[in-house]
Amino acid sequence: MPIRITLDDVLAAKNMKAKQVAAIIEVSETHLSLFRTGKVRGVRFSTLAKLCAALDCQPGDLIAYTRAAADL
Amino acid sequence: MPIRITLDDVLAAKNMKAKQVAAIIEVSETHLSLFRTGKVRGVRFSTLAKLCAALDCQPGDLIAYTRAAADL
DNA sequence: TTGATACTTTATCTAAAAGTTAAATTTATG
DNA sequence: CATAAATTTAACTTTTAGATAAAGTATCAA
Repeated sequence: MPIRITLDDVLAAKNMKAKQVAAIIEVSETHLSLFRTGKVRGVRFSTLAKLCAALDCQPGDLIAYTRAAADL
Repeated sequence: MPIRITLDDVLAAKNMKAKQVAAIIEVSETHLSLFRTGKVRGVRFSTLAKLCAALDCQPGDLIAYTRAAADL
């Protein structure tokens, strides 16, 4: 799938644990885990905004697009 | 709301009409209009991917986060 | 003024999925 | 080993993306 979640990179860079972030933004650890590992098919902007706020980053830092080989 | 849709900037830069893009990615003009003008509360990654593919851009080019004044 | 093109808006509807809770499991890591 | 962090599955509720339809606004050129 061409959309990759790069949240883990930001967590690593900021030295934060997923658990912390889940607590801060008030999203279940379960869901954050699913999100982080690319197992959800979309986001609500409210959630995205909370992530950006908590991690002081932009949506582009969390979500990347990679052209599928077929589309090159 | 802290998430802003900046798709229009990309359209302008690429000299594309919303209508064209809607046709290319097979999303209704109605929905694309709602999306462009910030009237939806989320996106499916499948849609985001199609937009990125059609416009040859990254999610970060389409969605921006602005810290709310209260959060500064 | 008329007609074509682009875009918006409102409303109704359905299918999809975000996000929850709970509970068990699996990694780390000290 | 022990324990904290992360993952996975499953059952469930609630939200809403995105579709369709239909009427409306704006612009521009003939």
